[in-house]
Amino acid sequence: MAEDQGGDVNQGKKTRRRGAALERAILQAAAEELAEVGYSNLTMDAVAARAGTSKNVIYRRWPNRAALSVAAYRQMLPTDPKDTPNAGDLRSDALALLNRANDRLSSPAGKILREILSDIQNDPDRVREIHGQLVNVGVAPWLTILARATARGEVGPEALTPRVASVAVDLLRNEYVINGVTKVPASTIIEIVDQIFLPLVRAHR
Amino acid sequence: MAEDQGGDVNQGKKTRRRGAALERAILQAAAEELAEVGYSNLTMDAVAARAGTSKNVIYRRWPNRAALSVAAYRQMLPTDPKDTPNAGDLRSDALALLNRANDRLSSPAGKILREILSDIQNDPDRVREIHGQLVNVGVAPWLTILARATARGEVGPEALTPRVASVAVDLLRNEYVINGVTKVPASTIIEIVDQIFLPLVRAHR
DNA sequence: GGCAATACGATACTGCTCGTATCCTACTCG
DNA sequence: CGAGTAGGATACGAGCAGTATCGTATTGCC
Repeated sequence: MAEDQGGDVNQGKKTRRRGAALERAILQAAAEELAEVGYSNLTMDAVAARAGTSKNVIYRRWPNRAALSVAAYRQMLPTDPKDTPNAGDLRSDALALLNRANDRLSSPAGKILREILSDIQNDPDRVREIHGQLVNVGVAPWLTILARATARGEVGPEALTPRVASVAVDLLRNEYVINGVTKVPASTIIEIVDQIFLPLVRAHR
Repeated sequence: MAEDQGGDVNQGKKTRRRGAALERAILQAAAEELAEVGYSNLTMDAVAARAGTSKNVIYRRWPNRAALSVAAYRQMLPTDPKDTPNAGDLRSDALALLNRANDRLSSPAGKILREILSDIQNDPDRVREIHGQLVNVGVAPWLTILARATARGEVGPEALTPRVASVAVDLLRNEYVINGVTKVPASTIIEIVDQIFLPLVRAHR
């Protein structure tokens, strides 16, 4: 068994890594640093040291700290699909989805994402990179539960737009932007669903 | 030949400022720096130089760059009340308010605000300081136009909650968080009003 | 199998900026 | 009018991004 996983530190360093293997080792190291100290405290020196390489090699692959962090963050995502809730009524499904989003956003990974997002506002390339990858994915399950609700006659088909579908998550995200780091309380989740989401989709009928 | 050794052309400070006057001068200098180079490029050295003082004096009043910037930002706000639009129908008023918010958010001041907000997420004191001052103020006019619409019978009184009132601005703010710096296009404004805000408030009836 | 090109890794260095320390001096207040 | 306080100039330590150099392991080509 060769230690082709860049995982643990190769104390002996028999061989000098290159190409893809090295790249994986760097991303792994960067992801670990992100998890341990967060984006704002992540330093290129630390990543290089942890990966057992030098900053030079990193800068040959990513133009700056932000780009490396974005790439590393994408590595550390769960990627398990997590089936869409289907309780039989729209309110339960919406609450489940929104609570799930809240868990994601308040998790360490969520904190990291928000740190990165805020630091790259003036780097359109990076923003687009994260946008398509991370933000949009959340809309699909909402469209699914709305489609089921439509089939049940709970709401009209006019509610099946991305804007309507994403409204709850958008408002939740806004809570984090406005209030800072703390986790959004359950009461706010319920408020968003009962005062905004449900009245809105039922209006489209 | 420079006669500026020691004493220059005698616009030299006759008197050494102190207390409130000095504080105002520093905030003024900081506000100018914010306007010229933005928050992320604002340096304490530059502020001190522009104010004709030294960093020492600044740090005696504010604990760090973020706190100074927040204080300076509050100085540079317009504070002109800007009367609430009253066109006679809710849609026009909502569009007017939302366009106004869009102008504010896309202005240099808006960019600065977003830069600051993103940099102080781990500084709860600072977040609260900005929150109460800047974020909440936007809700009042929305409650006003909703109240007028209620009086006209356009919507029911259940729509008169802060959450409903702020939903359009919240969604707009979210656009900036997600999409980065560019100004949100008019089509998005209309979408928010016609797909979200109006159906929502009419549902409360 | 040998050799040149290339990528790695170590180290050092520049440049920038925050925040602090020192020391002198102008001004205020008793 | 003298002591204490606050302002101002300057220097400094520390941390970190990003760049430059240089020797060397590795690889791919012949």
